[in-house]
Amino acid sequence: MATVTDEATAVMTTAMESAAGGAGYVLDDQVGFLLRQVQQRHVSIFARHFGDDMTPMQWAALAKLAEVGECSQNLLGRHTAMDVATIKGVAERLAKRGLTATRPDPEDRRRLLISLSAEGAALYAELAPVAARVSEETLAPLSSDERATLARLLTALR
Amino acid sequence: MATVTDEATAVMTTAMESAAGGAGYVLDDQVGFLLRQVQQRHVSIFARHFGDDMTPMQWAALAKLAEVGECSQNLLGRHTAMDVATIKGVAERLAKRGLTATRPDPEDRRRLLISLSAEGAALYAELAPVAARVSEETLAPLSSDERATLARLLTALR
DNA sequence: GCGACATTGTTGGCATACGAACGAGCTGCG
DNA sequence: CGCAGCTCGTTCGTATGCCAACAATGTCGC
Repeated sequence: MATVTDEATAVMTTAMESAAGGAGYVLDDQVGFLLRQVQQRHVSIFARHFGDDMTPMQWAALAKLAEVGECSQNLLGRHTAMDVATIKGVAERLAKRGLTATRPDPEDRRRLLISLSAEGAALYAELAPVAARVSEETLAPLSSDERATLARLLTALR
Repeated sequence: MATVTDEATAVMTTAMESAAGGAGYVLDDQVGFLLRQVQQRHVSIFARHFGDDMTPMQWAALAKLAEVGECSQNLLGRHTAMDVATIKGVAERLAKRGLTATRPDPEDRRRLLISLSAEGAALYAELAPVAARVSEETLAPLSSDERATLARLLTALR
């Protein structure tokens, strides 16, 4: 990097940048841009291991259902950090494939209860190790310490 | 947290988990899930500062054009980590708003050259400080050291 | 110079994502 | 009890995000 008081070109560049209001704004250094790229790589690793029949969103819903058991569509959405409109589509596609069963909540007629079917539970058991490998491969470039640090920092930004 | 050799319950849980093949798979601890949540928070901060008229993707394209000057649609896509199909839609919407100008490349008739219009350049200059604030607010929970560490780790996973 | 191969842009299709608006049901407070 | 206000699910519209297939164009090797 050039010091501010370097030579003509450097000074001019600096002047132009502050005049443009852009100062040091470089897209590639922004957190949002980095996050998106890491996310892209992760999704691509996921797709390679899971194939086209299971998306990250569908897997998240399946895994959360296995974790918490039967729950309302809305709550499942909150558990998996999905919008109400998004969880609806995901739940629909899982149900269409027979991986989940739905029934109205007898206690609250607004609610739609969702649970894993036998096929869904079996598929979860089968794919959980694959999911673990996806996380592992995503984090492969990092040491054990670095992985822990990353988890801590990301959790703080959640 | 309980040690592996704790008491009956802990041992049983461990046994059940490995029997189910799920071992310690907890959705909330997976990198992919954390990344998605951080990304969500970032996009939400972005939207609050930029309003509905500018999306993160459109901003990325605008900022990259300001950085590198006129370039082909394809190259712009690579610069901004967007699929060919995605950059097409983004470029289309920017052009419709008069923020960019397009012309065929006289050297290569396959290429479509894209550049910032005067309005686009003005808007970039106006919004660059806002974008900086978005990054700042996203990283607000972290110290200066932590931010640098995060950038390093994310770059390694890119 | 010509044919195999690569690059660029376009299109169609599917799956997120999310805001907004809506109808139906629940709950608490006066 | 009654109703204001909340929650739950649905739908619509827009914007990603990516794959696969395709046509037009370039390039490189022989």
